Order: sequence, then structure tokens, then C-alpha cells
Amino acid sequence: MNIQEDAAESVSPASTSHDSDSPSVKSARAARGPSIGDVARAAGVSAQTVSRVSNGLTNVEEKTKQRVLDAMKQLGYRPNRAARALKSGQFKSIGVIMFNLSTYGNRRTLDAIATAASQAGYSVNLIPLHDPTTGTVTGAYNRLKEQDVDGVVIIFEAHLFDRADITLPEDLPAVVIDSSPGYGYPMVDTDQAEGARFATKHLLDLGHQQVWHIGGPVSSFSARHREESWRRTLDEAGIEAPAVLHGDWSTESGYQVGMELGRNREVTAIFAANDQMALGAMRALHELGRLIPEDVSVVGFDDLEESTSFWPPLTTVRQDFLAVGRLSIEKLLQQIAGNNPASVVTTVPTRLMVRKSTAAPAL
Amino acid sequence: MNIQEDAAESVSPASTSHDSDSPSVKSARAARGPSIGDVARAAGVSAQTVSRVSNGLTNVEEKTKQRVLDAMKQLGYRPNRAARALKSGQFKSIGVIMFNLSTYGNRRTLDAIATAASQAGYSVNLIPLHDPTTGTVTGAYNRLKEQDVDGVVIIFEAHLFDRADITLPEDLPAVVIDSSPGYGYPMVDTDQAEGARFATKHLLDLGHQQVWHIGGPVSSFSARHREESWRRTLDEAGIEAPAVLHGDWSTESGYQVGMELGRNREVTAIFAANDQMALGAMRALHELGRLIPEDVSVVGFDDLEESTSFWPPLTTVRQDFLAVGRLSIEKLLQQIAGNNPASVVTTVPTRLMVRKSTAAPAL
DNA sequence: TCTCGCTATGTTTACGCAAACATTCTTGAA
DNA sequence: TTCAAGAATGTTTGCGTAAACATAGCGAGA
Repeated sequence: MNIQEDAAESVSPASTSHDSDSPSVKSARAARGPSIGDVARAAGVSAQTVSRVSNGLTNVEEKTKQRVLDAMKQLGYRPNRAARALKSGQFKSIGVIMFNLSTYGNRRTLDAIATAASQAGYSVNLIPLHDPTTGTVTGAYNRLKEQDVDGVVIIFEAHLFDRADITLPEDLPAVVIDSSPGYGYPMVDTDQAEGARFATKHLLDLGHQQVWHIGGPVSSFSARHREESWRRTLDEAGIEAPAVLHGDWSTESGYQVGMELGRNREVTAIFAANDQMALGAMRALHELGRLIPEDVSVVGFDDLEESTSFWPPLTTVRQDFLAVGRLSIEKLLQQIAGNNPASVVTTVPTRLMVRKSTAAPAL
Repeated sequence: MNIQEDAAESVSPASTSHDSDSPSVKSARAARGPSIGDVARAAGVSAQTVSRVSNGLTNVEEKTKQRVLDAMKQLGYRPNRAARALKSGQFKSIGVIMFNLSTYGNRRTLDAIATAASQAGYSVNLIPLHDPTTGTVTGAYNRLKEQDVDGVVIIFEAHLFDRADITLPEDLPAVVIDSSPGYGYPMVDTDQAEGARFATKHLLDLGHQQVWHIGGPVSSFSARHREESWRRTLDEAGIEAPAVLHGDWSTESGYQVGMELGRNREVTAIFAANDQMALGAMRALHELGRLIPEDVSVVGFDDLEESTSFWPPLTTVRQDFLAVGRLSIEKLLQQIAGNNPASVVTTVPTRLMVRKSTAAPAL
């Protein structure tokens, strides 16, 4: 790397005088790396041969190949992806549009997506949205198209879709996560209904006569889904569902609703639509002096890493975010490859994690 | 595009026979979008004029400009970024290498980075690493270089740097977060020392005679930093620091260490190196029947969204991840622009959030 | 011995865009 | 009326790569 012979050049007087004009010669032109041509010259072959070696084609003599590889290494050659993309029309890049990086599930999903994508040789282009208005969403699409991704994974809640009259680029493969189906895109999501049924049934099985629900924001598809399933499960048990109080996923909102529910002595079992609200509700119950799980049982949804350490450790529904991310990439790559997998909904199973926040009701 | 005169050729019997071989001509070639040339043709101008409009140059007559814009819209033209990058040598993309997407701080920082970058017209290329061996790290660099980013933000702990004999591409601008200085790269980080001092001093000011510490993994730079500052603060108060028990940032490890500390009746004040470990410790204290904050005060570090809802709400040191992310992009863009901001360390202030987990010690 | 056919390699070209340079048109002052 | 100056627009070129096509070399069978 430290090729010293070049240094000699810069000592020549000629260059000195010319330097004086511009004391600080802006290194404006970002030094481009060596090109395929430079390698070719160094190895004494044609550019095409270098290209063949670079792409692992077989019809290159071993000796030549070695010479090229040596030259590559010596020059520190890296193929220029822009040129490759320009030539091939493929960018080996997938875009991820997400409304909110700050929910636990999104972040886990993103992690899985990035891992799966990079294993498949794709890079991940992240576009977070904070202000979910039509304008920004459409803008994100434009940006994505401009940024030349081969496909996109869209992670946001259904109502954003409903609201925004987005023109999805027709030719751009896409997969949707955490939204309602019916947009004509393949969808991947946790089996919300199953999870909510697990939670509700668990509480009923413990002997609770009624299960109260802290719902997520009505605008959220998954929240609605969980609520419906909770209601159906109660129905099937011949129980009329009580009124639902809605939070906004935050611990704070869970606390508010928890206060309200906690004051009602009839309430012995609460199913919160996510762990954060469950946590908030537990705090409210603590403050009200109601014991968990002796007086009130609480179940969450998500299974945060912290949930085992809540006080008491939270019984909750575990979502397999890893699978969601991996499957969405799988679907997307299929589309990119040209195999249109119809517009199917893929559903990932959940698992009930029983811990210490639930018990049989006091007699 | 539909030049019909050429079609005549393909009608020749020769070609017909050859077609029969492949009944379903795979539409392999992903339909490329309209190019600048197509727009030019549609608008009846030269490609260069379209380019000028596309780039917002001024020297185009209003009427012409409008005609071009119409053509663009009608054809759904989007500039091809690969071509642009190839031409200009700039990719308008920054890479983010992170070891761990699953810590709260990293995720918040990433969010801020992505936002800041996209505001500056850059896209964000995410490369998560799970297996922090030399091989993968170097691999990530290679991948990044190949993916043609204009610069990288590196978010991981110092020891990875120490361990991996990475050859950082010399010409690639980089900013390091959450690592130790001395790598020759500009660094941005939370003022760990200040935060730890705030936490420790807060406990001393409440009247505690001693402050125990739950440290992060020794391999972590920020963990070491917090620990040193905690020790120094005790020193300055004339107190000899007790032995430190180390966790690995997880609630589980906090629980383990918390059990050990909790059994020691002398312990009345604990400063945990992050909120998760603080949470685990509080669970341990609950189980041991020691009251928080009456028997033991606990302070964390990070200020998770959930921390207000822990039981009791956790007193902790808030990190301004948003500022960290934003500043790192700022620094990086400066470098990309050619202004080498020496290798400086930028430090972001913290804030102590006093809540319910701390109080004066019982007499 | 000569051609056929294969392999290894080289040459040409186009991907889409935008600098650099060239040309045309306009306008106003001499 | 003529021409210079500048604005609007067009033409050429090359960024790095890889497909398509071209050529050279070599062994096998006629």
C-alpha cells in the first residue's frame, strides 16, 4: 500500500511552482479508485478478461486468472457498482420504507431484513419517515425510485396507505409488512389473530370471568386485528366483551388506561395490545395498590427483551420478527427474480410466553 | 422505440425457425424506465436540455422547461442514479456499519442518522454485523466500498476495532460513534463521563455513603468510561470505590448482579451502566423484598422510553441520541466535502432525569 | 494435410447522464 | 445596419462495466 516510488515525483521543482497558485489544492475530485482498465493494463490482459475474472466466469486460464487477481490485489481494485448497475439494470439493493424506527417490532424486523438481504448479496437502503403525510410518503417513493432499488419492503400501518394516494411505481417489486392486505402486494405479518386468541384464552383458562382489553390505536391494522380476535374469543366463550379502551402503544397511554381499569374492582384480567402498554398498566396497578397477579392478571403482546424483567415478569405473546423479516425478503427476491408469487398473505405464528403476571383470580 | 422498419427483418423464415426453440421468451430484461433520451424525444429537445431541467439549471427558457417537465411527468421519468453516480463519482450515499441494531441507543442513533442523511439528500446503506470477527468486519468494509458510498458511520465498540486488523480504505471519509478515540477518525459520542458523574453525584448528594456500580461489559468503551467516571467521582468525595460487578447490558445480567448486591445489606445505592441492567437489578431487589427507593436507590443510564413506567419509575441519565446521530452526519458530510475537520472528538451533553427510584438512605 | 470446432482472449459497443465544447438565436449599442 | 455579447440549445465525449461479437490458437477427425 505504501508505494514509495511515487513520492519522488512530487519533489520536482516544476510541480512546486505550479502549486503556488492554489495553496490549498482542493482535493475536489474524489480520487477514483483503480478501474477495470487499470487492472487490465497491470496484468497485461484486456479489460474484458478482468471482467471475466471479477465475475467468476470459468473460461479463463488459471495462469491468466492468477495474474489478474494479483493485479487486483496490488491495486486494491474494487468493482464500481454504479457502472455495474448502469450496465446491468440491476442494483442489488432493496429499499426499506418505514414510518417508525422506534418501535420494538420494527427495529427487530429491520434487523432481520438487513441480515437476510445482505446474505443474498443485496444492500439495504433505509428510508425512515417521520411525518406520515401524503407528501412525504410519495416523496419517499420518488426518492427510492431515484435511488434505484430493485424492490422495496414497506413497513407501516395500514391507515397511512389508506390516507396517502401513493402511486406505487408499477414495475417496482414490493412487499408490505404490518398492514392490511388488499393493496395487491404480497404481505407478511405476524398472526395477530392467533396471538390475541392465545392471550385471551390463557386468561379464560385460568378462570377469569371476563377479560378487559387495552387496544392499540384504532388506526393500526394490527391493533384492530388483535382486538377483533380478542372479541371473537370472548364471544366463543359466551362472554360479552366489555368496552375497549385505546392507547397509542406507549407506556404512558397504558398507564392512563391502566388507572381507569384498575379503579374498577371487577377487573381481574387485562390483555394489553403490546408490552409497553402492559407495562404502563402494571405501573398504574402498582400505584393503586392492586397486586399482580393476585388481584389482576396482565398479558402483553410482543415479548420485549425487557419483559422478563418487568415486575412481575410479564406473560406475553411472542412475535417472531426474525421470521417476518426473513420471509419478506424471500418474497421480495422472488418477485425481483420475476416469479410473481400472486398477492399472498404470509402469516407467521406466535407463541404465548407464560410468566408471572398471570394467575387464577382470587375467589 | 417502436421503429417498425426493423420489424421487417425479423419476419424472415430464418429467424422464425429459431424462435420456435424458446416458446416463452422470458421477459428477463427488467423493463428499464424511460431515459433522458426518451424524454428529450418526447419534448422535442436535446438530451442535454432535459438534463439541465432535471438538475434545475437556470438557463432554460420557461416554455421549453415546461415542455420538458410535461414530458417527464407523462413518461414517469426518474433520473437513473447509477448513471449519475458513474458520471459524477459521487454516490450520495452513506454507509452505516453497526455491530448491533438491537440496543436502544444504536437504534435511536440510526434513526437520527437516517433522518439527517436523507435531509441532506443522501441515502443510507445499512450493514449490520452480527458476528464481530475480523473477517466479517473487513468484509463489511469491502462490501461498502463496492457499494460505493461516499462515507461511512461506524457504530461499534472499541474492542472490535482493537481486535480486527481492519484496513480502513484510506480515502473513505468515516466517523466513529461509541468507540474510543485514537483511530484517527472524527468521533462523536455522548459525554459518558459527565453522565456517570451526574448519576453518582446525585446519589451522594442524597446522603448515601457509598455508591455501588453495575458495569457494562469490560470490552465496551462507553462502559469503561462510565465506570472510570463513577470511580473518579467517588474518589473526589473521598470514598473508596467498591468492587465493580459487570453485566453485559442485558436485563438478565442486571438481575444476576442485582441479586448479589441486594443480598448485601450495606448496599443502599446502585448506579447501573444502563437502564436495562437497572431494570434487572430492580427486579432482583423486588424479589429480595428490598424496597426501592426506601432501602435501595437505583440510577440507570440511557433513559429508555419505558423507564418512566418501570416500577418505580427509574431515575436515569438521558442520552441525546438524536444529537449524536445528527452530529455524526454533519461531521461526515464535512469530510466528504473535503474539509478535513482534523480528528476531533465531539461530545454530546447528558441530562439527569430524577424520578422515583432514588431517595435519601434510611437512617 | 486440412478443415471443424472448441477454448482463451481481445475489440466494440451501449448502458444513462452531464460536463465541455459548439452552434444558433436574440438583443442592444455603435 | 451591423456586430458583439450573451442566452438558449445542440453535439460530442467519457465515466466503468459487461454483453455481443470477433479473432487467434490448438487438437481431433477426415
